Amino acid sequence: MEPAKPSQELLRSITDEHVLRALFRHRLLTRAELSTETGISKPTAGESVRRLTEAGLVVDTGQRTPGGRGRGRVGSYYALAPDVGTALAVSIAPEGVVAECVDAYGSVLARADEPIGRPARPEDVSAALALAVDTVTALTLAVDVGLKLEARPRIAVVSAADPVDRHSGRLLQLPDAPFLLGEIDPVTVLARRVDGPVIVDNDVNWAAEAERAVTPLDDFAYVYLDEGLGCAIVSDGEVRRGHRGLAGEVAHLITTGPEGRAMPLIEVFGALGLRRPHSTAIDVGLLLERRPPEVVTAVGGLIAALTTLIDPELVIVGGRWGTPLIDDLAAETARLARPVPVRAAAVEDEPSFAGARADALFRLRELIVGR
Amino acid sequence: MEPAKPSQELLRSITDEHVLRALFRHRLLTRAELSTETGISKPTAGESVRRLTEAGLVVDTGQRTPGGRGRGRVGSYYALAPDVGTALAVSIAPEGVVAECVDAYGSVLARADEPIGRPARPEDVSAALALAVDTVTALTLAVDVGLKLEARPRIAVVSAADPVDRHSGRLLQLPDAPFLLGEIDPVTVLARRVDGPVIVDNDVNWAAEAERAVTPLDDFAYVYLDEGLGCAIVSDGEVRRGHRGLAGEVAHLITTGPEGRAMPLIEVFGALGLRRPHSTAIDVGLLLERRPPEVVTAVGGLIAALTTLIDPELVIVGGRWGTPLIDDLAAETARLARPVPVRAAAVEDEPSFAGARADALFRLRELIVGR
DNA sequence: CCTTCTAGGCAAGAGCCCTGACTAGAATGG
DNA sequence: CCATTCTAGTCAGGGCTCTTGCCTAGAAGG
Repeated sequence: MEPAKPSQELLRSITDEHVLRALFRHRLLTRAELSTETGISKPTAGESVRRLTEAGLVVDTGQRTPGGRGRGRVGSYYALAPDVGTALAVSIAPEGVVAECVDAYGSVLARADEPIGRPARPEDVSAALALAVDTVTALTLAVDVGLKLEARPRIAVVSAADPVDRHSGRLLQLPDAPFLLGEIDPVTVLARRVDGPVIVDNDVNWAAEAERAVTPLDDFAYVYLDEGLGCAIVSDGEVRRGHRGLAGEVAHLITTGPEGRAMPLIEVFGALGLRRPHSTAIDVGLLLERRPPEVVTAVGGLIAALTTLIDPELVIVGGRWGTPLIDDLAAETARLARPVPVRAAAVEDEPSFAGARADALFRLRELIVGR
Repeated sequence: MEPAKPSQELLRSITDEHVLRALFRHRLLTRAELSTETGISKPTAGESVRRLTEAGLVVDTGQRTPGGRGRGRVGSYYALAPDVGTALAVSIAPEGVVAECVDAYGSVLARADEPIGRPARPEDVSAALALAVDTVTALTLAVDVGLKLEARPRIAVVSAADPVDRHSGRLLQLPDAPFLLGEIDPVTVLARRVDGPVIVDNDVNWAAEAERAVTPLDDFAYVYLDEGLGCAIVSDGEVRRGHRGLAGEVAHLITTGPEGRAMPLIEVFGALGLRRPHSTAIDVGLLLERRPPEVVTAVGGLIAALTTLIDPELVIVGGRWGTPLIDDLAAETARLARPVPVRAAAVEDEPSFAGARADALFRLRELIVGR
């Protein structure tokens, strides 16, 4: 809205940004290729490379254009300097912690999987988190023995399978809702291990982010039905998290329960005996065995509420029991006063981790271009 | 995200935009004042004025700095050219149509009120709309007898007291929901009367827009309780309208009805005999007379759904029966599993019209600066 | 060995913005 | 009444950035 001050320096920074983004995409480019790729003239692109090299963001790799590719003069390939840094993507789930380190090109440099025993105690989760991150950081250093000045990632993006407070990054227990990991605080665990911001959000929000990358829709909802209940809202092309980051924490939504009684969604599972003993989690195995129609009706109430309140173009369903019940849910929503298309999630492979990884990459690049 | 191509022309356009925006704010400025106001150097500001005058966007008003204000040389006051155009703001409600014409400074040039008889038939509404717009356009011409080349406004923003399809701008009847104006099509009525885009949206969304201008919150919900039921959602600082523009059309939301039965919100009013005979509207007078606790419970269910799905920092309540019941609603929401503050609307004077007018002004300015 | 072709550099030129000095012109004040 | 003071606006100079067009270096092809 408010445009920046007009100045020559603004032009220069835009040029440099174009050059850096072209290198994000193509990894290795000559000055001539940079010029055609960005649409900037050759002398200007060359000058930008000189500036960026001086600033330490870009290096001459020493590689030359291979003879095979034409007759002309050989060109020098430039690339991002190794010390532009890396980003960390982390997933924390009851099964375990996964951490990956990605570079500014989007390549995964290293990965660490750290299982957690059942039941997951909060201190076990925090320990696994610390261990996974330390492991992946060490592996990254081993992969790249170059003169990396700073071993720590410049940013971390964390996906957690529980409600997350948007401002503190802490995991929150909501009354009576499933709470799988406990009151852990990823920001504190990672502060010493990351040289920059630590972003934490709910796994369902990240899964929706991953879905958004492959779905051209601006407005959809992502309903996640697993041990926990969750939902993410994409509106006007962005995941909307709400004030505290608790948008889509739907355990308490009033819906139609057994015998037409109004009750919170989570209590439907209690009334049907589908919650795991001594736990707030839903018993997925039992639910899939019985497939009670009351559950479909109750989720239909959730989808109806989504339709009336946020008007999605599509409802995407994921999770270990959501996907198998997709046809029942589609039939149920077709009967609603305002029907809405329902479809299974397109991203099946670690969806929330994929979303967190994509965001980590995006944020790392923003840091590098200096926004 | 994607920055523009770096070019000298970009700088120039940014300079011109700064100059125009300074004139939006201050109406009458000398070149020297423009320089200090925008932070741009005197020669550059002067050059921009020269360009904009040439382009016909800015004129030398002929007025000179008054002698009283200092000793120095007199300066020339510049202003926007009269033919930068005007914007139209329109409100369509069962009581009648209101239209105002505003200029780029935000001054109201003319206003027309056109009542509609009860019950409002769609053709009466369309006729009143046309008449109000024609009246306000004629009045605008009468106010400013200068050489205005184009009498028609460059943009119209319409508030309608019914659900609006986001893409077509048509009013939509949702099953069983209150429908006050009928299937009218403001875009078609205004197309010949406006020399540019016609934006139509629900009145509650515009009221939320007005509230957003005076409330510093990024995430809130606006619940409107009147003859119709509506709600608007502000998330990350913007009103979110959903795919078809039907976000917040809550008549069918499942809530707790009489005797704890799950039922759509609108049916609660039917069950309690609070709907007007031969109409889909709620009988506000009767409701305020009886103040049944079941209504408070039912709206509590709506607020609970808002809290779980979009996590607002605050719920703002407006409308002819929402405001009087604010204390009951606050007490009800305090008992929820996730309590949320509730407050009456701050903008009381024609809130939806104020929001539409502000948006009309904003869009007119964007047209002028050429975005 | 000459031709062909491409990466990169150089030179010239145009445009935009800035600083600092200058001019025009009105009010102030002795 | 005239010198002083003060301000709006312009001018000159300079620094940058971007672009086009031309030139050079250097490798492959024939």
